[in-house]
Amino acid sequence: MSTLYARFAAHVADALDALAGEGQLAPGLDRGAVAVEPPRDPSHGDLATNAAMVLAKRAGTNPRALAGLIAPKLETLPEVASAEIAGPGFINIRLEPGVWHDELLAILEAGDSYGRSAIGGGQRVNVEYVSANPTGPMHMGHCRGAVVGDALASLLEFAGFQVIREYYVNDAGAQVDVLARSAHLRYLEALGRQIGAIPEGLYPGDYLKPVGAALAAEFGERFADAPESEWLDPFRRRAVAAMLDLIRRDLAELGVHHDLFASEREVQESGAVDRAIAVLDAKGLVYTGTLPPPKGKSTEDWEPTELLLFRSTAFGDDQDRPIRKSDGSWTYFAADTAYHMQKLQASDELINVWGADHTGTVKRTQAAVEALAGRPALDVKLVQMVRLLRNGELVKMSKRSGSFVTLAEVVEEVGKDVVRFTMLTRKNDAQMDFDFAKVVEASKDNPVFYVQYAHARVRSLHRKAAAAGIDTAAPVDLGLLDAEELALVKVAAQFPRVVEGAAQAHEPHRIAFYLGDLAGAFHALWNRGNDDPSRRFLVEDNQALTRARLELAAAIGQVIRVGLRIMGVAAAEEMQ
RNA sequence: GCGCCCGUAGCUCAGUUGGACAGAGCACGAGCCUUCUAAGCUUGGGGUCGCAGGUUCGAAUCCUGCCGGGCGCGCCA
Repeated sequence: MSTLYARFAAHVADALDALAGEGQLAPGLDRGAVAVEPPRDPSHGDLATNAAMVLAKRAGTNPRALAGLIAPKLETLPEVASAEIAGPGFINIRLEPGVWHDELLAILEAGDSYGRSAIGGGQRVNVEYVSANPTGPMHMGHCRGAVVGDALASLLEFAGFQVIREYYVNDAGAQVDVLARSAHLRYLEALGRQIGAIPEGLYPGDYLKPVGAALAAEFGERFADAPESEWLDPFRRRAVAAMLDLIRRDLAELGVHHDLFASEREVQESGAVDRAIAVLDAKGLVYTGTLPPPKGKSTEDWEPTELLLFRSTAFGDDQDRPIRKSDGSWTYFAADTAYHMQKLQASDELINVWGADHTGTVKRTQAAVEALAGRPALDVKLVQMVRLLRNGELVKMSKRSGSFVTLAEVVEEVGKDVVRFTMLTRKNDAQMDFDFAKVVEASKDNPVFYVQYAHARVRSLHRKAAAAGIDTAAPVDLGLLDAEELALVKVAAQFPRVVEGAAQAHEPHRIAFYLGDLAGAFHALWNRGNDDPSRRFLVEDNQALTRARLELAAAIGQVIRVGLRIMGVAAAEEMQ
């Protein structure tokens, strides 16, 4: 299915070919910059092309003169009502109403596939998101990345990419050892021993109690007084597995599901790190050297050390990065490099959705990927902090005391759909406030409500129509729709374009903003019926008009559903 | 000191990846409605797009330099 814009891009190309054939235009001009877009100002028509302005210089003429040649060609098309030259050389195209009637029908016919695109070309994209340390339940700090990553993955699928949704499990670092020790304490507790207060540095949360109980049931007294070296490994494995179950459950509540959970430990134990470093080494990007002392920090306890380094500066990083610690083990970065090489085996492009606290590691990781893949193949989306507010007051969270707000609590309080939509009402790199009161507010300034309300109105309309015995199988005369109603179709027809733009920019929030615009346009039309009953969607004494308007409403509802589906939000059948 | 991100209306933010006079919501001004097409409607004012240069037919958008804010900056993950 080609979009309206793609069709007209082809029409413009045909017109240029024709001119070249007639000798009026130099052949072989680079048309890369030629665009067909909806003008911002609706008074400029339905479509505009910059072809004349972009090509005039190379064609050895001026924009308006060239436009004067192109416009008549476009005007001969049956879909075109007029093609006018405007401003510096734009060609403004007005389309026949029939184009919009057809588009409306196309929406209804395509249904849940409306806006689906093939721009991905089946390219394989790996989207890695969440990847929270498996040391406890999900808290709100993880939420935004989870939603942005998941919506981005859905968006890319819808745009024709093959997507792998992946979670990197950091099960190899010091933190999971702390987890194992915390679990051991709970294990002792489950055996009936006095453990007192949880010592500083261990995880205090109650969620480890069931883990301790399970360990007690499995091992009895066997590891109660054993040295750590005997139980650390088995306890860690079981605790991590239990935490992953917890996390998976939390994510499921949010409607997030990953295809793959990749283990850092397995990456390390499989020898993948050696292989990755060998690849870099073969390219002359690995050497032993000493890093300069850290800038902007006290250098008192700084001692120069010879380390194995990756030449990430060759790819724009600020300094080269250590890949082997002085104790001989791999750094996190080395393992991460191996992990990205692993992802590259199954994917053409990589996207990581990270918290903003990882800002400093973006360049080195991109450098490693570029070195391995031979081209820049990693995009990193950094999601900024979300401040939790309750009626305008900041909700304080302290990791140390374990008093963080969990994802599950928030989902339970306001619902998954509200959480997901709200997380997409801001660009990923902009800071965001999440106010428990505001996100559930039933008012125009709450985009979640506003979009859902529009969809609910469409549904209630069709329920009423059915109750009134409107024959929805009867033929429809869309010619009965007036200019304002067609204007709404035009907004709906933007959707495929929005999908493609959002997919290419890796920006799922654009879907949310678009749906807000579409809902706004629909509500405005709806409100006309408040003071003029003849302009309502259901006009009792005019079945034909009602039929046409019902089709219009159905199309709007359809687009909203598709958009919401990409965001992972269920469309409301009714409010309350 | 260096790097990254950001700076758009009084506030919170969009801005289709360079397009035609810069947009929305809130707040403010003026009308209207008291309603299940309910959880308001219509309409108006308001911006040197941080500043200064540059590239371009054309810049909020790209480049350079400043100003201001945030984050990061040895072998932690």
